[in-house]
Amino acid sequence: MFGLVDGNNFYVSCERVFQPRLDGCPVVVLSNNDGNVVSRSAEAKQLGIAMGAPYFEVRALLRRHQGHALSSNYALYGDMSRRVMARLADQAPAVEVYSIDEAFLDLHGLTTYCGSLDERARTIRRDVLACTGIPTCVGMGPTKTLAKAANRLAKKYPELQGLLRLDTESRRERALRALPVADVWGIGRQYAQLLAAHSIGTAWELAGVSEAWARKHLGGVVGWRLIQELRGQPCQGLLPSEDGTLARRSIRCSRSFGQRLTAFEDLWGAVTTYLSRAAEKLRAQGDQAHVLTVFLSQDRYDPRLPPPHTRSTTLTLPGGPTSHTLQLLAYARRLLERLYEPGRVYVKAGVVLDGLEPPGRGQQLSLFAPAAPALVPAPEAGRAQQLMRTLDRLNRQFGRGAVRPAATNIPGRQPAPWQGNAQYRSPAYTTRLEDLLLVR
DNA sequence: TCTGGGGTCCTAGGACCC
DNA sequence: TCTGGGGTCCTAGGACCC
Repeated sequence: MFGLVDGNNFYVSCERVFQPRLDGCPVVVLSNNDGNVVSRSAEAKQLGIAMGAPYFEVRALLRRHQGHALSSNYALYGDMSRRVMARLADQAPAVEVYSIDEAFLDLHGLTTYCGSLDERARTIRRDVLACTGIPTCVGMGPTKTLAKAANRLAKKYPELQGLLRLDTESRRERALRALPVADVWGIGRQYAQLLAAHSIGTAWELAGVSEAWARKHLGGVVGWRLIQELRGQPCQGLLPSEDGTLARRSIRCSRSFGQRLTAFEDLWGAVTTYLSRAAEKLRAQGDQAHVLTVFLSQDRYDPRLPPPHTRSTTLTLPGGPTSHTLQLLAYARRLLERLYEPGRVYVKAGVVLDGLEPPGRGQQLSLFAPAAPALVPAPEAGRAQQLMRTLDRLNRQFGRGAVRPAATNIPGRQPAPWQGNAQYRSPAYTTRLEDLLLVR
């Protein structure tokens, strides 16, 4: 049996822990650059504010109802998430951290020692709320997909008191009949539209399609698995997370700019900033990357620009895997030169690190080793590695970006031209001493 | 005027191999 | 006029998730 625990309106709930004045009124949290709504309080949902709505479209409505909009504060949400996950790790034999606000639990055998599963789930909710201030819902089922479905319904119907267990045939049928197909885990906009055209409106009807049909229309083996899981046949196990963190298979850092950019050196400053951050994350998880991608995006809302709006270019690093910022930057510069076209107007850039593996494992030595491009001397060895360790330590101690590549600093341009907006940012209450909440 | 960021998995086409 | 079959790897892009 799987459990799925999910924080209610997670970002808004995090903000409310430290700002009780936000209780009871419509509150939204905005994406980077204060662009879109990414978290809504129940009151904001009631006003009809949609997930992902552009802020400029809902600003007036929110103001009319004495609502609040906040910039996203990932330092706060990340730390609150860590606290929630630590509570869950105490309550179940195995936990898979699935996202910043969600975790799958292994509930196998818990009934024997701890009363009924429902009692157990109630205890978990009470404990998380008491220790972190975050309200949650719990869904339970024999597959991950059914646990997700149960969680969705527990959120939707208050009379369930934040809790639903789908462990019998009749409960499964009742639940799936009540669940719109668009709310099924794995069904997005495109598939929901296609299913509607075939008169499939509920999860129950979706569970009834043939395996061949699912394979044909819902992404091959992915669709087949989805149907199996809805019927109660598990196709995915629990992937336990070590120490509450997730080892990533890829690391990405990208941002929309605060203004449109056309100059190469401005774009290079942005790419340098993002790649420095990505490499820092890479080293923090103890890996090296073998594949590097750089991408540039133009305005996808401009009707004069035909798609694709994003162009990317990828390189398998000829010198082998590395986690060295300066070496990665040397490659990234080449990729950006390949991508950049003078005269184009760019709104966003980003980098992706793939092919992650721990250092020293199965590395292929170049046949032409001495002639390999020596972009940075002795990449992972000795002094270079020490340099990165020292860089990371200084930035931990003195704040992100205290020591950084010179390309991220464009003389006479403060703030940097790619810097986004975050007008309504709350303090980092739990991770910056200066931001500690004062109670008088 | 203003439209996010960071992940996963899968597929398709081309280059190249035997 | 006719022009193999079966692989892998690389790159780019598209679906989905929160």
